[in-house]
Amino acid sequence: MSIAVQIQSLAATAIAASYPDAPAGLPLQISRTKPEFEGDYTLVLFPFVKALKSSPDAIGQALGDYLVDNSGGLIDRYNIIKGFLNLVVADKYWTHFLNEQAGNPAFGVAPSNGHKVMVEYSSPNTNKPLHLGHLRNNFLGWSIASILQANGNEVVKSCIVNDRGIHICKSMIAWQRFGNGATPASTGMKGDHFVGLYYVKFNDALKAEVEAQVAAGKTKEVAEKEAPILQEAQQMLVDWEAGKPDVIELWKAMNGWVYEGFDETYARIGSNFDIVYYESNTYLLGKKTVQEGLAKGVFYQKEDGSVWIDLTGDGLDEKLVQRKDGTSVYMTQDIGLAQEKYNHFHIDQSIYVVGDEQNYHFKVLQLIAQKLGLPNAEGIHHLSYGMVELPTGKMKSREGTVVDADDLVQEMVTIAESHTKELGKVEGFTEAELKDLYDIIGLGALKFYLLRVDPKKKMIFNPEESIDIHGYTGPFIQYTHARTKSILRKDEVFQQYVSGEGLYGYLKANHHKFPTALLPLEKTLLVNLEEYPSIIDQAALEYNPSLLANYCYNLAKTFNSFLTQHNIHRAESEEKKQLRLRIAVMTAGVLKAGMALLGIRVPEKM
RNA sequence: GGCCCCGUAGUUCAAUGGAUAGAAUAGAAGUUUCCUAAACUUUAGAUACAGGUUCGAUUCCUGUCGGGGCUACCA
Repeated sequence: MSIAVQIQSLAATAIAASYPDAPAGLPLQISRTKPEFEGDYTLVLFPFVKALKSSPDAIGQALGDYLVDNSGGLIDRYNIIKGFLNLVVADKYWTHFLNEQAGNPAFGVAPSNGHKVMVEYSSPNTNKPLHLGHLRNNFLGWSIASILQANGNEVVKSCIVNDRGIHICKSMIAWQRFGNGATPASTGMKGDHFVGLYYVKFNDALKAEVEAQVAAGKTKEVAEKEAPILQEAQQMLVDWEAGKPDVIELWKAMNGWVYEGFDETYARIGSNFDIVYYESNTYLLGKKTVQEGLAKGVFYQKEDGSVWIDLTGDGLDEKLVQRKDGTSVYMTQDIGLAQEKYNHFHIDQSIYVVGDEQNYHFKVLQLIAQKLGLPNAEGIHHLSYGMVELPTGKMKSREGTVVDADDLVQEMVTIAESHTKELGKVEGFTEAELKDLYDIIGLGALKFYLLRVDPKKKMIFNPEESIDIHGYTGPFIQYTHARTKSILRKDEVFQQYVSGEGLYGYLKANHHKFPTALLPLEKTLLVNLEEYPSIIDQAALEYNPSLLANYCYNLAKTFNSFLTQHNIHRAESEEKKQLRLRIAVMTAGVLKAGMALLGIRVPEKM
């Protein structure tokens, strides 16, 4: 149990003991004490004033005295300033914590809670390569899955590939018209980029046709609907759903190219899935469910044959679930997928990592699931994240401002390489180790930059800032870790365990007594380290990796300050040396584990 | 038009209704005979506006102004 939780329950006991008439359920606000005051944790007294009919000072005095006398030595002393009760936790609590947890590779990992959660993320279309927005999605999804797992959930990572639909038909039509039999192999292009090229060609051709028809006297609206190339694509979608062999064959070939490209990108950025769903499979279950819903009266059919749901009673609109030509839409397949996920895994919760422009879609999806009585309707949760914008505004494919994922990753790694070479600290690295280090730093910088912001909020991607290695960045934390490890390698005992193997056992068997009072920065580091499990807990509760990013940064920053003020190997006493070595072990361990939950590796040297 | 979200230092981000609104970066000034200076220290700088609720409001409510999203037989 964390010290914060212990203090909370002690405070409740203190109130009950000191004020027998106190009403139940008073809010107990326990927070870290601000650095300018003496104390570790603070209880806010204002909420008690009315209920206890006493002054903040008097209440604080009563509670403080009680806690010092009845906490089994946990609370050493207290002070009251302007309605805040600042509690000083006894040093022995922190040193005991250090003795128990230093080197524990599982520190912060919660035991199983029996919950099964699916996290769906990435969810690409197969008509174009991944871009910056997909990177935020992938990093978020992967990180949330890891955090939920660390917090005791059984997690299934899933991906829905939108491999069918009008968009892929557009690329197919364009390839038929303009491709002349070209393939990724014949052109030397990565498959997803190759197919994306034809999607662009389609839109160019469509635009040209619309302009021609407008010049011929049609209105823009009519011209857009009647453009031959668009009608060809629509017909192809109908043919696809009818299973026309040559269409299916082309579709398989082009998707195959895209998957080869995606696999390469996923391997590069460290994304992976336990199960991949394909819309081409799930849409059938969706269509079947639409028919069932029609029979149940949840949906209704218009004269033209299209199928709808009326959500005006829920404050929303009417929503199409199947086109008049019988083909399915995005919603159709999502209805099927929701069931399929449940049938496969019997999950308690189903999280969708999808951009906030689809808030409406998921509101509708959940309502439909509820009205259909689907088993997992209440477990559906849309993890809605904000768009990534550039300093110049939104990314627009028409204006060519879309930042390609592969290009960006490569650029980050290249910059990591040149920085590293400039600093010249990598003597003795092999070629392979160097290459790995550039990946660790380049990807670490990118992931940290995209994960350090609250997912709910839209964010600006500034290319110049993203490659920064100073301040609130991934490389700063990686550097702190490497530096810490370097110190540990220089101790004759600790260097035996520098790989982590056996260290925990050694430290548990060699508890130290630390009779001398802790210095302020020693204490601050221990308080920070002790907080780590509760940060994971909170990040899981809020589905928010940025809390961990922030935490790791603060820990690294505090440790760096500590290192400039206090020497470890030349500490003032053997006791202090041992204390600090253990703090260093824990700091390195928590930084490594915390960053791992963000999908970021930390190097041993850099 | 309807529904939803957002306005915090020059810039990018923090702040369960709580103490003097924190960081980073850009700016200014410093720190290397000493465990990695990819570091550290000092300095200056912000809650869009107007009301309201509260012991206390960046946070909750109302209005104004500004920005964004959704409102497709696209996904």
